Amino acid sequence: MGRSPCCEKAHTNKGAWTKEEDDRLIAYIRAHGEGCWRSLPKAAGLLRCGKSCRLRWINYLRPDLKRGNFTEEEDELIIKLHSLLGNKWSLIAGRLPGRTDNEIKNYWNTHIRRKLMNRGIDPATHRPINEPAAADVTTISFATAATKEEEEKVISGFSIKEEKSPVRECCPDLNLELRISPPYQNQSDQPLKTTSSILCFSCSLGIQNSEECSCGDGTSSSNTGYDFLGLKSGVLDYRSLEMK
DNA sequence: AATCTTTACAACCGCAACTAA
DNA sequence: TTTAGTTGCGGTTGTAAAGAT
Repeated sequence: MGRSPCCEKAHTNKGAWTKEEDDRLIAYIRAHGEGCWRSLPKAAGLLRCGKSCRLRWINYLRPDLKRGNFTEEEDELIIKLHSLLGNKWSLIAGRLPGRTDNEIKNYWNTHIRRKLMNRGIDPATHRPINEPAAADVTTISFATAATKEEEEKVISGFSIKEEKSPVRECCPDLNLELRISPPYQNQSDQPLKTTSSILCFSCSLGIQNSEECSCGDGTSSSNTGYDFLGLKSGVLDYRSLEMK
């Protein structure tokens, strides 16, 4: 058995959207707003499934989309967010106004992955290629979050555990944990800040001039208490990681 | 000019999460 | 508490365009 399909596939168009379909969708959403995607196609006179309409609107037709090439700053922000959040494209997109999760995912797969490889960095782990697994890893664990809401709370409350050796839970082959670790850099010429400075989330992501900078002095390294991304001090505020 | 290969990205699919009855 | 319907997310695919041969 299984669940019924999300739409009547026999009577829906697939593939590229036509200008006329786009116009219909835009007109309908302008008039009625984003609402029930399930019923939207029929109401808008579109032979599309609701999911397809939603995707087309969110990824292509929404008026607030930025479009155009990614800037170098966006590149670096994506890399840093990915090192922190993994493939949580929607969360990453939430930090890049005008960009969609799909766009960022595509951009990651076509540009950034290669860019990191060229730098000798494994895009999956953000560690140097061929480097053995790290002995001490800081883990942000979502494993205890039963629901998405709880996961948000875990992010907000920053539930972190330090592992000297990874703990395998009941499903050893199913690793749902996000791991973060200090970004790769030449340790000899730029040692990590240890306990000598506090950085806000914006600064730790390298966007010191951001309005969200809350550490007072975006470029400061003179404050006290900090390490990568403000983990120890708790200065890093995941609550600013809004969902779309 | 023709063909093949690579790149970029829009769109689809399956599933998990959420919600309301 | 359960269940069915809906939404959102992430992985993957299809294909047009660009570049190489």
